[in-house]
Amino acid sequence: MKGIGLSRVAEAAGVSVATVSNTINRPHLVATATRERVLQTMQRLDFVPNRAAATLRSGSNKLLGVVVPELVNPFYAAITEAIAVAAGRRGYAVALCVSHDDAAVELSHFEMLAEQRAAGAIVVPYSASGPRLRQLRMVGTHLVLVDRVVDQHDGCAVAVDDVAGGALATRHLLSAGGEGLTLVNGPVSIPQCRDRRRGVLDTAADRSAVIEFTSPHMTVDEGVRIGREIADSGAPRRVFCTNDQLALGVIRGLRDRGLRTPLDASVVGYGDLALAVEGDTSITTVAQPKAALGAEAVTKVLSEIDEGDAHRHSTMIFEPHLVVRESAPLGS
Amino acid sequence: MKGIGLSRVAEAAGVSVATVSNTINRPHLVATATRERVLQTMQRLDFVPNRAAATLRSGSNKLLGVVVPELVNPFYAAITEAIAVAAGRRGYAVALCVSHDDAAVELSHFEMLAEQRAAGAIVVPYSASGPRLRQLRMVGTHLVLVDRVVDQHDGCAVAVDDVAGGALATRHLLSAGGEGLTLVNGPVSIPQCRDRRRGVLDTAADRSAVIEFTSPHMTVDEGVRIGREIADSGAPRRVFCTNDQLALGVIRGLRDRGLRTPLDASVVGYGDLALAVEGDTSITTVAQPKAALGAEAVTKVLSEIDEGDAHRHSTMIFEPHLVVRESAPLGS
DNA sequence: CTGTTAGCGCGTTCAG
DNA sequence: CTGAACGCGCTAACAG
Repeated sequence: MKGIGLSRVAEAAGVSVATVSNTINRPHLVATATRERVLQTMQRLDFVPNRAAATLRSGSNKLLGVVVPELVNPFYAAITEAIAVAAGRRGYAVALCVSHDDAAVELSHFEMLAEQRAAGAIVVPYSASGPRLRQLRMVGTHLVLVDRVVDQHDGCAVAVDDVAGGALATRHLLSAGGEGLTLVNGPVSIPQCRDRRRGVLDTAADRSAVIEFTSPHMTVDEGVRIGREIADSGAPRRVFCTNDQLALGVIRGLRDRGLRTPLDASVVGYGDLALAVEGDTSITTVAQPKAALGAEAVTKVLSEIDEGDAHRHSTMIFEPHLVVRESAPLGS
Repeated sequence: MKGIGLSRVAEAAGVSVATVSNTINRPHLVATATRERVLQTMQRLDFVPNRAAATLRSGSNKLLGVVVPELVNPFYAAITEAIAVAAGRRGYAVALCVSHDDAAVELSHFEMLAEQRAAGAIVVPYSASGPRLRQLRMVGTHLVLVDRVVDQHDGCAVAVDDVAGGALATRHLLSAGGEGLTLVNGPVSIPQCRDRRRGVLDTAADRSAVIEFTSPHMTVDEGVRIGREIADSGAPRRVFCTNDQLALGVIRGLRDRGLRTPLDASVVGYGDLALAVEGDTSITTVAQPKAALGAEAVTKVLSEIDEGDAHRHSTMIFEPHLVVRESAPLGS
């Protein structure tokens, strides 16, 4: 559709294609005067380098894959945005893949990334995808896992310390004295839920004083249901929910039964989701450094790409922190 | 890094490269027996087609660019997710670009997409980007605009009818009789704000009974501030906010002054953001078909790509609908 | 510092 | 229906 590209420019500028290629990729190898002239010629001819050709020739694509379960979950949206920004800044394109935690879809995404010869991929893996990850590696794609750990993986990873997060919430809720605590959790088959629970149990002085509710979906609706149950059952009014959606729901459920937060109950959430937290009664929550997670993931893939074989894999664990707001003020 | 690809497979299967290429791209041109054999050989050799080569050769990349202002805004996250899913299903990769409404960043994204020879791009354009869009077109990238209209654009677009949305909210708030209405809006320099406002003014029987508040940022915090002002100033207690964040804030601000929603006031938001809407008092809001928007955008680019010159541009306007919840029940 | 040259892996003519 | 050959636009040696 466009001219012949490089050679066209070379001709018009009175230099060779190599010189044009160099002014693009290794400017320091070109005399300033020549470089200037070539640059102007490129402008004048509306020259647009063809990345596909470069990729084919060089064997590596300036492309990073990002595989997330969903984007409507603000947690993943924030991480993805951070990745996109960091990658863009470093000259990499980002191929977005939404897996919906569906193994088949995830697989097709991996195939796609392999065909594109993506230089790297940052993935929030679906439970069962361990073996699949190797296929990607085989075409030279470097991998960084986010937030979920896969047993068979021996590469780089970034995550947050969920045990510490659970402990943080627990200490806060128990800081006013007393022992009772209600834990509203998702299925323990989810590592995050398991870890946050462990943080709670390890921190509570008396484990038997921890009443647990488990919900399969971790949605607001489930939270409402459980909130009512808490009120009806007389479970402790200090409640820790393993995500903000549940916390939001619990506060409503409690209110449905006439219990006001934070007057009659204290509720701590997890995630620091902007909108969840800014509701009618703002919620105290365990915040995760989402942007840092994404940025670090990019740093890790790129360094793995650049360093080549001299690379040592590493896992970076971020510490969460507590954000105290209305739903569970200090010493409540 | 891998073998020679196509030719390797051809050799191993005892056919020519053309036959292998055909079994991939035009299966019907290959004898069933041959095809079967080739397919198996590809499996056996772990053959991964090289998209870069195909792109270079064919001149077009099975890649769609998506340029959005941000992902932490659930509205864009939802649209982006829908686009990613629809594109993936049709065999296209999605290049994610987050512009933060920064002209320079946006431009660099366009350049990147041009270099990749993206077949199409779906963009939520930054105000000033009209002229820039042409550069992309020049390398054959088809464009569809989402949600924001750009004057100089003569291509496909998808959007929602914001005037209708404003009217919807207004009619609901006034359905119980009475004339007064408070409008909490963002800057009218934003087309959406302008349109929603128009919907209000065109619908209210008496324009002078519409009290307006304007905030530059449309955030929860701004909503809180304005909510207090409304209470203090004695403005009408039927409030329409042009997004859910503002509505959330207004409800809090009102409450800070002792006004309870929906007992003492009615509040309608805009956007139907999941988390915003599920707070302590769920909010009545104008919902936009976000997923449909994204899906339709993909349909439009792809048909533009496929139909080639025989394509007629079109704009699809979706109708929003009202979701009635607690903050403004029927006849309040 | 600049020019020459040889493919990267694949799609697509054309003959057979 | 299949096979042989050419070149897409560019990078990476190597010479000069």
